[in-house]
Amino acid sequence: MREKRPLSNLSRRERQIMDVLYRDRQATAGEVLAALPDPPGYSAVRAMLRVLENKGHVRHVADGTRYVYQPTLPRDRAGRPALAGVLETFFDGSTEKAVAALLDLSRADLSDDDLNRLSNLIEQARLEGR
Amino acid sequence: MREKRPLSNLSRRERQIMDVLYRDRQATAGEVLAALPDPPGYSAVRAMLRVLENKGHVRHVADGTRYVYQPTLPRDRAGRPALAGVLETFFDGSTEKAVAALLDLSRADLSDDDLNRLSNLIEQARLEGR
DNA sequence: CCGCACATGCTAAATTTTTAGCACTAGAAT
DNA sequence: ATTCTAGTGCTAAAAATTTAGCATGTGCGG
Repeated sequence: MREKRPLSNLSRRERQIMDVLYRDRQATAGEVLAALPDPPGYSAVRAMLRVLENKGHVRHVADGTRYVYQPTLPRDRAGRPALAGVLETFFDGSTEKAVAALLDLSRADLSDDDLNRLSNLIEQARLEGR
Repeated sequence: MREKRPLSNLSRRERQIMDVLYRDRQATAGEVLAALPDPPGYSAVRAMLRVLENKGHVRHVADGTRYVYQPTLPRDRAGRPALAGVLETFFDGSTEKAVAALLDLSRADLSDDDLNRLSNLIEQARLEGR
């Protein structure tokens, strides 16, 4: 049962931190700390970031005197597999079930325009598919 | 940063095992083992299952002499939050972006009928939304 | 110039996760 | 009845994670 996707090999904290970095695109140690559930100490976060950097999941750029961290694997290339995983695990790989759940999640927030755009996406797929 | 979703508090192996259980609905220790990436020993899996059971994430029913494990939190109630998490983390909470990615993932496998069903889902949402 | 305030680097310890091994039980087959 | 197979329970050790603490460096205001 091979698992190339490296994200699934992360420990709990590592994953939480990566989630923050993907959500916010980038963050300093302090920002990560602030976004973390049951936040540990500040040094702990920095240590984790260093670990993640060694493993190659994260890189930092200096911003003045401090470090801003960001994921090495770009967001799009990480998001797809993540979505695919959920699809597999919870929705039998069925796009329809997943879309239904998505619509249900955000039904309240969807304007008519939003729905139109969604329809267009499907039309698009129809065209490209033939 | 509260995190009620208990799934995100799992360790690496625990998460992998829960994924298997959700994907296959239920499984014995041996089946879990077979489905696991870099499989550990058999006892290890049984031990993890016991841990998960103590934490309340899993329950077992006896099938003859052996145990069949299944998640306590039913699939639907686990799938939604998982999807919501990916949505938040990788797609800015944008349903549209997520649907686009989904379509892209499975474009090849989608028949015209499938696409029609998807359109219907959106129509449905339109109706219920007003 | 001195001392905060706020960063980082590093190391070692605490805790949690993960694993293997041994002891035991039930059922089937010879 | 005995042995073999296929399960389980439990415990303790190994490995990995997660954390805190101390040393250090830089910029800035007084």
